[in-house]
Amino acid sequence: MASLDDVARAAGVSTATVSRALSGRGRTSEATRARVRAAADALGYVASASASSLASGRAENIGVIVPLMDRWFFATVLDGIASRLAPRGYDITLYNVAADPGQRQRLFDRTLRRGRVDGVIVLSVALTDAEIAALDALELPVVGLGLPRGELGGLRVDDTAVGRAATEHLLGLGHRDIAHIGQSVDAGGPSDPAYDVPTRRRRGFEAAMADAGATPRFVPSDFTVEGGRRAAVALLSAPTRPTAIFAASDEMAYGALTAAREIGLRVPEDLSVMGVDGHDFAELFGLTTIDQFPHAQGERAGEAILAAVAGDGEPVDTSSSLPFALVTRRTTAPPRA
Amino acid sequence: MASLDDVARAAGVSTATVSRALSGRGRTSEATRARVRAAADALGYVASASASSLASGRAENIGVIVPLMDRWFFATVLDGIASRLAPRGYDITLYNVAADPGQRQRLFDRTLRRGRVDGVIVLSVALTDAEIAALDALELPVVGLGLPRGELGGLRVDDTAVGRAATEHLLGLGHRDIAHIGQSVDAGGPSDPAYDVPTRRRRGFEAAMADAGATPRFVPSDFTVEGGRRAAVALLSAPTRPTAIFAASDEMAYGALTAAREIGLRVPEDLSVMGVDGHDFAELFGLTTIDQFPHAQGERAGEAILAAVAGDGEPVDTSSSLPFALVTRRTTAPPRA
DNA sequence: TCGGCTTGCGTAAGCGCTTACACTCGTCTC
DNA sequence: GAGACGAGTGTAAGCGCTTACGCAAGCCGA
Repeated sequence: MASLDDVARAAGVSTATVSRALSGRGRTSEATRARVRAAADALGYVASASASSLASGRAENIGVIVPLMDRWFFATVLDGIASRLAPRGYDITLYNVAADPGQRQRLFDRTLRRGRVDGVIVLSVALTDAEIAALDALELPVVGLGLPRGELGGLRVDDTAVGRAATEHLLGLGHRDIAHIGQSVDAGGPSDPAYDVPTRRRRGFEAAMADAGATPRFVPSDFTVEGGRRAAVALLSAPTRPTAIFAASDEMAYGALTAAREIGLRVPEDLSVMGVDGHDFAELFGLTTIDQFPHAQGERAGEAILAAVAGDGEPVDTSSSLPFALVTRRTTAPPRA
Repeated sequence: MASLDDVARAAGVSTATVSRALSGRGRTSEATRARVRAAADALGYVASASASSLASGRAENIGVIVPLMDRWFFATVLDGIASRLAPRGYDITLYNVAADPGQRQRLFDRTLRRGRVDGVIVLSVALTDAEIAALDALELPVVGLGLPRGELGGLRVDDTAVGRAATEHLLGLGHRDIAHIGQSVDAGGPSDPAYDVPTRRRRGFEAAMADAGATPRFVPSDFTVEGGRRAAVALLSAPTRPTAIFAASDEMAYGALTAAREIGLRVPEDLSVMGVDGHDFAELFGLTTIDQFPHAQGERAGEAILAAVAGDGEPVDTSSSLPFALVTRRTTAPPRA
């Protein structure tokens, strides 16, 4: 492995000049820069990350804290983040918030403090007070995305508006008896209802229903296909069943579609179903949904953390909400007369 | 941030002893170790990753090269890897093989050579000769998983056996006219048919059909739901349609199920469908599949790279194949008489 | 013509660890 | 009782970069 000294010798300059020429920090003449680059290329020189990081304090690496790595939504967001970070030379190291509390504590108390990252992106994790304090103590830029508490700020969709938009779509079709499948408040973790995504979707639903003078129905469920199926089965087996179901995620909506098929209801003739997310399969299943552009969310988060890391200490702009859009497909229609 | 010196001073020993006491390398008396630990805890000391890595040459970090981060299969494997690495204190940095050739080259020529990782796991990427050479030149342990070429070795399922098992399940039910939806050989990238996963599945299919004296049908498609749907539509619209479809992935099988529904065929009465993977939704849809336990694959890959990194240069055992299992559900049944 | 600026580069002091080597003691062994 | 040995610790030399500071040279305006 060629070192800085090798390059310096080959180019006939000092190591300081090589460092400056290659990194672009400080001044070097055009001619020197070219000579150094040529020498570096000839030797196949690549700077050691640890040496560079030790000397400069910059790691060129962003930590991403995710719950549940194997969920489509997070994987997609991650892809969006990577698409912004990689071209800028930043690596991504992935921290999975483990179920095991010991490992979880270790992440915040040790791993993150090793100085390996220049900034942290936190995805949808319900952090405890202690964890938020630990993150603060890092004195690193932090960008949250869809966090269920307000402390860290961060990017977010106007989830209440999402819930309202979905509900108004169904109301606009003429539905009055609409059920919402979502996550119950305080379901695990120290969430704040004012920020928690499922709670806000539900609030939007309830507000829209109230405005329309309709009575909201709600069934709690976890954010999985199977959870959505079970919740929908419960709803659809009841004596009076709703004419429409608004599920808080596309995956839950798939479960509802499955439940409808099992019970023998036709969608959308007998039942309208819609979800939220913009999941890969939604188009195929013809699912009406609120797309929240998770890939773009990841891109935004990536840009935000880069700005914060490069930045002059200016906090990340978290004021404007992330976009969403109603995508009308085949699973929603007016109720039967 | 407390440094080694601070701890040494607090514990009344030299920095060397602190380093030894905390890392467990070299000898220290029980009493000293306790004293050092106490001092370190009191100061909230955590060793700097870059300093430690620079001095020792160990990064405690594994690079994972993935194509298509947002595919369920890879996300699940990644989760499996993380579940093994995190408890051992290893971080994971994620390298997405970008579509852009410039960035792709940069990954192998620069990023990976910065000395940030102790080992590399490569997931299902069709590497070029140059990339394989670059990986070799790193002189780091490499563990492949499902690689479409033989050069790097690595873990793999006996995909031919998978194809055979799936086909024999359908043959055993009495099907003779079975179509396979898979990826055509050489579909993008320098793959070797002898190692390429889709090709091997197809070979297993053809071999089983030949053994049964049946005529195989094959339709190429990419590994997506939509691709599977299109391929199935083509098959099912033909004058004589197969009685069973064996799709090379669960996602393609979902597409086939959708196609059947669109065309008005009942599954499994009019058409049997099966896939491969063990996808999250398979159980819900009642899809018969060959589960290949992707999470466990990730765990194996994680263990293998840890062994290789810790190891005495012994190559990773790649001889035994990874397990798979037929999971019979509701989408396969005997053909109608 | 001269002081002051800018530009380009070298010198050298770290950054915060790890570890080879040396040293001091007890403990054994014969 | 002397020599050998191992256990526990300290000393100090790096690991391979970055960058503050200093210096020389060229340039400018007054």
